[in-house]
Amino acid sequence: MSRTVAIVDDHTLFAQSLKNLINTFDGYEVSGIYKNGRELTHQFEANRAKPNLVLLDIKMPIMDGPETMCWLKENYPTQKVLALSMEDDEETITFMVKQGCRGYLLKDIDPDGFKFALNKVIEEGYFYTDAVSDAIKNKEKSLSKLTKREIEFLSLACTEMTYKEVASEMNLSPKTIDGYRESLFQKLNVKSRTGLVLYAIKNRILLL
Amino acid sequence: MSRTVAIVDDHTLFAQSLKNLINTFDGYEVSGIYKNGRELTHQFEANRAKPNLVLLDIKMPIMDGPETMCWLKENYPTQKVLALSMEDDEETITFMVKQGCRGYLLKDIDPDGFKFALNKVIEEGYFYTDAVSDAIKNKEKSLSKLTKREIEFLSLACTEMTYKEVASEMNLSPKTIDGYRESLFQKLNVKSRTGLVLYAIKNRILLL
DNA sequence: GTTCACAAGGGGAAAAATCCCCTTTTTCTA
DNA sequence: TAGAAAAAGGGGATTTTTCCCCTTGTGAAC
Repeated sequence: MSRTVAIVDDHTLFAQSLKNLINTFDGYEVSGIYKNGRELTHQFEANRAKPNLVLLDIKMPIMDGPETMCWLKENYPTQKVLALSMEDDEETITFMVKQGCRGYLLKDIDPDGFKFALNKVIEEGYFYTDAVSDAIKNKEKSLSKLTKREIEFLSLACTEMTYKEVASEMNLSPKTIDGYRESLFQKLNVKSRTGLVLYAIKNRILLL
Repeated sequence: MSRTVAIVDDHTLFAQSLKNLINTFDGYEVSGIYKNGRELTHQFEANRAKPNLVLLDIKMPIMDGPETMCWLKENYPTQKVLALSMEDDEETITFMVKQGCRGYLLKDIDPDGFKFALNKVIEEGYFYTDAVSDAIKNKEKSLSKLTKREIEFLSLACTEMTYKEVASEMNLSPKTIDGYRESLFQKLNVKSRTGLVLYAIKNRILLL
């Protein structure tokens, strides 16, 4: 009785190659390859047999990993999902885990480690590498030192609005905006508005 | 007589899976898998047999695609190289092509198209998808309206240096810096330094 | 030869950002 | 309960950025 695995990844070369690899694992069989979350949800809605495990890529132009994860949490909350990503993007890892993703793998894992992770998730329910666990901790740390209002200010500071305009947008005095600016400068160890923008982008607080 | 292919990619799961795929192609054989450009250059320097083709991933922490391409251009200019990337990053595509890369594939290519590309590069010397050709044209267009000095200024403007410090760095008068600032504001349709930073990052003139 | 773009630069002023010194009130935590 | 943090704000000064008006010199294209 094979364990079935569905692959959701728009990078066809990788998906097809991965299918070949998984089919060499004893007891595993790839039941389907889908280019995006949309194709997967269509399969689920057609009442086709559910796979034991969904391998879900994060970045896809149409219905990406996080979006698909939300749908699965709402419609098939017991479906086991293992995320695959190129990089340890803290923002996304944290989000996926909160949506019930059972594991998060980086694509630098070797085939043996990969097979081990598949077994873990199917048999025990969860598998996280140390790198991913660390990313979760770092993410919670990096934003936790900023208050809600500070984050709101930071988002607006990363636009071409003058601080006076930002004050108006937030219904505050320019002096308050100056207070937030100073607070962020100290917390983030920057010394200019440009520094704020660069920090926000580097730390994915601002997405472009 | 098999055509040999070397795979350079730090994403082990992908590299191993790709090796399995290529080994199913008649007339092809993977002669080696290397985690980064450094490992590849070591093989070349040890006078091992050169592969017919190098499949080179772009993003690697140690001696990445572009850096490896420079080394190959200088030391083995006739070595055929095919780049593999997740995305059509114009900056990198243009650079790689200038360094003599024979083709640039996105990882969303299917295995048949992939095999076709391998044949093209080995037999005819070159292979580019339409998407990649377009990226090359767009890249030349986006930077072409900026002068060399303006680009230099823009890079420094995207730091926390004051314009006075930038002027000093470029051995110019602050008035000249102001001239460049004004010129970029007009060309890029922005109205502040923040706008410059955001433009540079959105258009990948600045890489973070 | 003429025109335009690029490179480099000037005087001067206004607007925006940064800095330095604070304040009060409310909420949360140890 | 005391203290710290968060939220909101003030007066005032300095620095930096932006803006407005220009300049000269060089090289390339027509």
